[in-house]
Amino acid sequence: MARTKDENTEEQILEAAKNVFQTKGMDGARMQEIADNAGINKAMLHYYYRNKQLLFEAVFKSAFSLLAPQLNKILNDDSSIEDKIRNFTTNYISFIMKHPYLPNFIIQELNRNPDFIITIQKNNTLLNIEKFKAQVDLEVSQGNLKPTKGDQLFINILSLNIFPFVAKPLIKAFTKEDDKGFERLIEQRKTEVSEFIINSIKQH
Amino acid sequence: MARTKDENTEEQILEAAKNVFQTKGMDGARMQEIADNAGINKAMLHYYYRNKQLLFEAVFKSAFSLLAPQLNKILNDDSSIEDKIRNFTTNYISFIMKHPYLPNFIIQELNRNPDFIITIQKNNTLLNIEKFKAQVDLEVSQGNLKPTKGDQLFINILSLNIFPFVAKPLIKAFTKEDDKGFERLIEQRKTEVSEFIINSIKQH
DNA sequence: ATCTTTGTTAACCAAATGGTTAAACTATAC
DNA sequence: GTATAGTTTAACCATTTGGTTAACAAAGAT
Repeated sequence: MARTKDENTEEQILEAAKNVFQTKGMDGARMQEIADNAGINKAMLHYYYRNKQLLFEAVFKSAFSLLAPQLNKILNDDSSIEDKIRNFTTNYISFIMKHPYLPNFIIQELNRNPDFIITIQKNNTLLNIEKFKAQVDLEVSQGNLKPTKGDQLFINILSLNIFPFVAKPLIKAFTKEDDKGFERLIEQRKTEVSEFIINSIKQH
Repeated sequence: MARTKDENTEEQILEAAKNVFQTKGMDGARMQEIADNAGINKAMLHYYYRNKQLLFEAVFKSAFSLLAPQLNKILNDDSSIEDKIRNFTTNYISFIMKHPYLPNFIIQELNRNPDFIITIQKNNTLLNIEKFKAQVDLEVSQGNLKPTKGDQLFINILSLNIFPFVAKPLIKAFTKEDDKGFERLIEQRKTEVSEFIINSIKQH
């Protein structure tokens, strides 16, 4: 085997592909740019991943499997709904601040090819909302929460946490903030969002 | 002048371009497909719009100027914050149900080229949030609302209203709904979202 | 009638792009 | 050392794609 300096061309390719695909999308990405970015010959991309589609799928799956555990945190642990919302909000926002292209990439490509998520869902059941819904129903019946549907509550949680990252250019425009100011807004949301949600659903 | 049957080739092109660009994005769209879609020769696209970039910008601006008035509704009328939220939520959701590709298209392309919104903002000041913020401050000081920042509240309103459309494939997956079920969920949100927001911020 | 302007088309072109190939190189097995 | 199997590269290829051109058609203007 010929393994010169870096020991793992395959991972270098995946890393470069991740950068290019996540910023430019499937259609905007160029195989040559990925090769340059990885510092290797373009033919290597095909040697390791056959073609653009398969390389893209490798990147997409790796991105999705990085995000899914974060979502499952809120769905499947045993703390109260209230604690879950607090934990999820701070953790998720911190997580995305480290991977800023992730939400937009996934959403964009899921819209481009909606069948993709069907395959993923079939293989691993990456998102199971049943337990969360049951817990909401229980806490509603116990009088801890106002009448609330689990589906809609989860949509609200996702919306409030994810959307600001996806709509960053729009938000920067109307708040007239620069990148630093935007980050400050997001930082505030780590606590504000959970209070906003809890205020709304808590029975008092 | 040569005007045969339809009287307005230019608008046919724009309509076809809208369909193709909004579903496939700038990079995924093909000039030939737009031409076919409009039922005309590809050269006509260049005759009327010079090149792909300019045709795209025409579509983008027309899409944005369709959306902006909807946003300004909430920002600049004289009703109470509470009424504004209710009106905005029902109106906005109804509006997007008629233009389902709009939010995703705008967000996707704004992320691809963030400078775009700077140009738009400079030309027309499409989004002015100042009045809304002042009104929030006032109602907070009057004791109608809990301590709330206008910026963050507006981000929350946008998030809860727009995100579900943008993340449709994801939401369909974890709620296990088909298109019909998804529409039912959205329909519920016309009232649920505003109650959710108002519950959270109203002083009581 | 014919000249001019505007609109429309088919054919064409150069560049970009995903993908292939055949040869060369490297490390290990024998 | 030499065979062998995996790795890497430069050059190449076919197709796609945005864009151009030159000829043609239709409708006023004169």
